[in-house]
Amino acid sequence: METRERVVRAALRTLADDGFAATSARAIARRGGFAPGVIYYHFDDLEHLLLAALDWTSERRLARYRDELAGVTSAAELLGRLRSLYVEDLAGGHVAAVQELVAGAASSPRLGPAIVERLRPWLELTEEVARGFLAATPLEPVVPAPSLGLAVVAMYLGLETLTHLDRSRSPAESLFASAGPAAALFDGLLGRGGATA
Amino acid sequence: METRERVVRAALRTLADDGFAATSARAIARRGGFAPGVIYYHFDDLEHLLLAALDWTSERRLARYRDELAGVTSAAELLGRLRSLYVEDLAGGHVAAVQELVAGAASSPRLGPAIVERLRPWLELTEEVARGFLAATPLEPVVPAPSLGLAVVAMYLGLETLTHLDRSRSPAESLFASAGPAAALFDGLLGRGGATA
Amino acid sequence: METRERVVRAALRTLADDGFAATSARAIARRGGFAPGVIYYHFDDLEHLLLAALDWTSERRLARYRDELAGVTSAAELLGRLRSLYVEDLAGGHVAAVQELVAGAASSPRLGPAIVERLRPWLELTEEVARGFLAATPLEPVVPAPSLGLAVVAMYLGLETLTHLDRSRSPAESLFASAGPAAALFDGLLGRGGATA
Amino acid sequence: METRERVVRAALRTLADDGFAATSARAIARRGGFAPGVIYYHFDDLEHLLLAALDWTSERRLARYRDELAGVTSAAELLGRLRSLYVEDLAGGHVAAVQELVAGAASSPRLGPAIVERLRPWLELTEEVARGFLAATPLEPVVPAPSLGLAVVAMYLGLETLTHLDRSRSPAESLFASAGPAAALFDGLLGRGGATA
DNA sequence: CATGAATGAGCATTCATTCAT
DNA sequence: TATGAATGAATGCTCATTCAT
Repeated sequence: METRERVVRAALRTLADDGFAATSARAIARRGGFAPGVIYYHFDDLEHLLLAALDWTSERRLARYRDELAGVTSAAELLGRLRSLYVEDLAGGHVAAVQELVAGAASSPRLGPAIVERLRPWLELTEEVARGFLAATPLEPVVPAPSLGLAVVAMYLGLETLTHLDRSRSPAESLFASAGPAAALFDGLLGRGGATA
Repeated sequence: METRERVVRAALRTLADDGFAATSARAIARRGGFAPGVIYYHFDDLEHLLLAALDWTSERRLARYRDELAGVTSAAELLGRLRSLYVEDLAGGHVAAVQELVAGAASSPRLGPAIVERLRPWLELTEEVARGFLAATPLEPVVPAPSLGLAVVAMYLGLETLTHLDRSRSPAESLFASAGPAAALFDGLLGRGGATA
Repeated sequence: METRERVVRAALRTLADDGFAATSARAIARRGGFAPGVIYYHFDDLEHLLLAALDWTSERRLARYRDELAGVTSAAELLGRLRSLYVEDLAGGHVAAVQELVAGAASSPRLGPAIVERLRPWLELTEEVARGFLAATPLEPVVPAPSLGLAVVAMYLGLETLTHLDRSRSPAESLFASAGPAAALFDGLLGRGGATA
Repeated sequence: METRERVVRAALRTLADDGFAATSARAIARRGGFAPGVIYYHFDDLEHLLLAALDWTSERRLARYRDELAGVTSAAELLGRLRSLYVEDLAGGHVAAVQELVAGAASSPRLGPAIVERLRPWLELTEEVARGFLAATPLEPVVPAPSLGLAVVAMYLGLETLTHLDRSRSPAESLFASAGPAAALFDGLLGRGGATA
């Protein structure tokens, strides 16, 4: 029962495992163990299913990110928490699915704007965290939080694109690793202590 | 004459205008005004054509970037030059084609690694510029140039992805606009003057 | 209904009427009055369809041959029965389809061995009949039944090849006609009577 | 120079090595190291080239067979000579090319009859040898030489078809091997001695 | 004589989607 | 609700052949 959710999860798994190009109605149905027609009973379209799938995983991850990032003040701690959230993302296949969808949708005139809209809450979260970080800082008047948020989200997307282009590398990991000293410097200059999670 | 180049240009134009998913052999041929078979006379494969197209535009743009960025010392000047290079990119459709290709190739096991390889010179250029900028700076020991280069390239790719998702916005423009003051601050702190281009 | 069988029969008819080279998915679909996609709904591949078609007709004909040839003792009777079986084959188009398939598959590395395997029961039947005929005969120690079986099957295939090369002639008919006296001589020498069917 | 012959030999080599289905104009040109257009300069058609190739190899082999088989009287000797001719055929790739052509042509309405015509000299040779063998034999009135010739040629073609279906086996070899005792018996009954070649 | 670029029709196959059951 | 058979258009690609050079 709750077939609709089974369909959504099958779509996500197909995106993550086989890639956007291979996420056909039949492929999703095969993976989920249901008939292709089921998709069209619950969704108007393959596109609508994909957007529903994006909503489904995005909401869950967003809530988790909000929880984990609330009240973080030091850069070092922020870095640590982001790192473990990223590990969760990888393990759950969430990033993979989202990246495939975002990349694949760049070609689709209808899908694109709908996805951008669904990215907005992430931009807002990032902006909010950025604002908290810049507050009471000499950088505050000079770095607008919305721009910093946008830059960070863009970097994250780009990093995922690079990861998927060549699955043997993991550029994100190396970035996390080398960002440690910079975060410590930042905290030191501003007198913000903070234990890494 | 020089049909091979006509094919390459038709492929780039199709990528830029119609997106990766719509860049079929027939679509390229239609746009270029030649028979689909021509593609297979000059290239083994559609993949080989796409890679050749990427090479073609990438080499030209890379040379232009190297020229323009050589000897730039101040952040403000760098920002200005990048901004006008980006305007050129947009006008020529180069970014559009490259972004579609990079995003679309994420699903293709053969195309992905080949594209990553072609991205390497860009990473090297970015890293080199980053190294020049960090030199003789308190950030030098704390921010590894390769990581900064990677972060910048990833951000650029991600920004393009967002741009292509919703063609009506132009997030990159707003980033350029708001980065001005930060660049001026950077230059001021380090005593680097530099006229904006 | 029973679309799968409709597809198989359309494939056999196309093989028999148009030849192996013209037996494309589209040609089969056209002849059967269904969309080409139907083939791929019921079969993985064109090759799988062709093998299924070979199985289908081969099983039916083999059963018929076994029935008709059981208990035949005299050469004259054997000859008569083979002759009427052959007339059935011709009328049903079975030989035509099989011959086209066998000849055409000689070029296909995957199809070839699969077809050889499906020829094996025919070799066994022929060998068995040959063994029955040689038994209690001066030829028995000197003519190995497997070799005789192979020679007969090969001759049959070759005769069909010749037939299909030039559809206006029918070499098999003339062979049947002229084999009568030899069969009678064989029976006479061995004291085997037998009414021709 | 003598380009025409180079084309013919390239066609034969392509037939023998790659099979009928893969013997395209481009494949022949590639193998022969000339431009595809050359074929159409020297021949009207691909079909005409293939027939010319068949003529070329067939004439040479036929002359060789006539030479070798002239004056042979004993079955044992005939068997021995055929066997070594067959080894030559295999080594030169002649059988392979001919078999591919014969099998492939079964599908072509124009090629078929033309090939049958080119098979006629072989039928005549076989018939002639058969006649010599039956002469002054109790079988003479009962086995018509043309039919025997046809049966032998058909068997040879069929054997080659089987060989090409599954290249790992060699049914012809085993037939030659087991035919020895029968030939000896035949010679013994008729008082024909004959040293095996 | 020979080239090699170009054509357009044809190939096997996969797709999103519909619909009678 | 769900099924699974069927459709028809689109895909990448190969072919025999032509023809200007």
